[in-house]
Amino acid sequence: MNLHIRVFTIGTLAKAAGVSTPTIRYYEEIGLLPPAHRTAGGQRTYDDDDLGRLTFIKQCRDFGFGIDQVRVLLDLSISDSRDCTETRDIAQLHLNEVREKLSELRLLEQRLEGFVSRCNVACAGGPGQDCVIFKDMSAPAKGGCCG
Amino acid sequence: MNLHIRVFTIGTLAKAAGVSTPTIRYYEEIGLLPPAHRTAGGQRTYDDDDLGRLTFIKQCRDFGFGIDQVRVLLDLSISDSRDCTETRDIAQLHLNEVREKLSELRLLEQRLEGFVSRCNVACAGGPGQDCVIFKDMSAPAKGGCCG
DNA sequence: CGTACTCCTTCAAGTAACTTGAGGTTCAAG
DNA sequence: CTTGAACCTCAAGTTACTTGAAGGAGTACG
Repeated sequence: MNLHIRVFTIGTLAKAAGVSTPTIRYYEEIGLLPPAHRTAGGQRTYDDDDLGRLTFIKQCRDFGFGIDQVRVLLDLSISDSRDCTETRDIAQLHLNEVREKLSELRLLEQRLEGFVSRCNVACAGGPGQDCVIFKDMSAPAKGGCCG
Repeated sequence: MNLHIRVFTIGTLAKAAGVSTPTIRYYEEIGLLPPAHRTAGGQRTYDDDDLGRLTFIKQCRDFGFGIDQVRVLLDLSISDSRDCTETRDIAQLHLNEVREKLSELRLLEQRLEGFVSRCNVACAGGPGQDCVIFKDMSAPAKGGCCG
């Protein structure tokens, strides 16, 4: 089998994981990644383990988990003593947040849609200050939306 | 008729418009609100015009418009020489962004939903490192999602 | 061995839209 | 005149990075 060890510079690691090089340095700085090994000249080097960890972080971020949640997920993903319900609970919590955001955005979409089409029908091309959008915007949403 | 002039302190204005007092000072600092009149002692005072302008800003922000968009909308809302299609275009642009965000979030919701229910079925209570969520998370989304 | 070129280094500041905190002043009531 | 709430300014914190300046390291070519 092919057990050759890959060594990455920060740039190649960045490409492999799909993040930017400053982001990698930033993750090191805040402790998401361990301090990198260095060449004699002081440049960072990485191996496949680092790539694995970084890829995991990237996935979590893409799923919308915050940095602090990623920290916990990283711990959980290498722990054999902690319970997997913790992981599920974090995912559930995040799912709830996503759903709240979704319903806010759905309401927003409807209202903006209404603004645009009413403007097209009622006042497009007219004087700026008379636009129906300004009147529409003064009417508060039923059910509340937005932060 | 009742033409009594209302005068607000920053705190009462904040309550009336539904924003915080530091936010009002911040809006003044960045030029969204004109420099407030002051008492002899240096405290800010406001009138109904200020309340109107601040309320308008607040509405725009609630609709998710960015500060720079609010600047333009403020201009448009008091302009008689500019065309109302500008307003509609800003709303349309924002609507497009909302829709993009919506489709990202819908995909995210589905995937997170899947994570949680699969964990409940397959591994809830098991060792942290074996959670199916970690395996699921490694599978990239079809169609792409997230930033 | 020089030199050209890319990639790397650190450190500081910028981004959005505010919030929080420290330390001190003004106002209204009693 | 004193108390206490509300106000003032200025600086720093928040999130998750990005951008920029000034200079060093690594590699390929002649």
